[in-house]
Amino acid sequence: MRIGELSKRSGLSRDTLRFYEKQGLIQSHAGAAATNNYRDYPEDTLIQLEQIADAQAAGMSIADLILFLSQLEAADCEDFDGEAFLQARIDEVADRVKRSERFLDSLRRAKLVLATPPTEP
Amino acid sequence: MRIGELSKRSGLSRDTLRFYEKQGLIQSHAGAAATNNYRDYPEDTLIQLEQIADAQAAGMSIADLILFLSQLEAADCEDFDGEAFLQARIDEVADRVKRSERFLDSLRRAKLVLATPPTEP
DNA sequence: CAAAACCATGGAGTTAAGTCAATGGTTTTG
DNA sequence: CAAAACCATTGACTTAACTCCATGGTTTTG
Repeated sequence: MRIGELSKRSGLSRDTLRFYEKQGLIQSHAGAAATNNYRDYPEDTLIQLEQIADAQAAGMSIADLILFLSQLEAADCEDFDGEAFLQARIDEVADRVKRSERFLDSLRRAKLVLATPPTEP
Repeated sequence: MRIGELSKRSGLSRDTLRFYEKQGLIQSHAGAAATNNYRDYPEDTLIQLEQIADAQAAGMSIADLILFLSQLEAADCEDFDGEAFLQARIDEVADRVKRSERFLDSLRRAKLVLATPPTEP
């Protein structure tokens, strides 16, 4: 599909999609028409974009995401301890989840307080 | 306590602490000595900083945090629907937690794949 | 077929959350 | 008491992740 459709279906702007592609997070190939230089994005780019959104929500930077992706396909890299890298991210994200849940609790408590009518003395 | 101690005990840089104070996230008062203009931070600033860290981990911006804090103490604001605001943040954070956990799973799967020796054909 | 809608590229601009450096004053310490 | 360590203030700088703009070409549509 072309970038406009991808943008509409993913909810991300064209600029963001181009930015992601420049960073290497998604890929496209030249379209069928020889008259233009429009790019074509495969259907499953949408799934990848969802995964990227998950990773971002988990606090990963794009740079880390790229490292992570490279781990997924090339498990035979000499000069890089993939397991250690992954374990570090796992610890980070687990901590973030714990903190987020703590914060979620305080949000819920705050809402309760707000919803409770003030006590008459 | 003075800023140096707060920095050491919180793990945040002085600059970050001053930045937070300028934003209104933490407060200090003038110290006892009349000879200088050193500021004094109450003991429970450390707790507040932990809560701030939780909120940041949950993806809240400092601007939102300030709004949230204002909700906690002033529940009688006319021109602002605090409950709606809180509910929106709750939804946001809950979604982020869900995404983070999904991502955490894929990290763990990736690590498993990496740890598993390649199959002999 | 012309206007509207779409596409690519390049580069500048924006925002949030810090971080750094310079200056000058104050305390602590060996 | 002098050097080292600490403090405040100001303003410039950095980084990540977009976002906007200008230009110029291509498709779609009424």
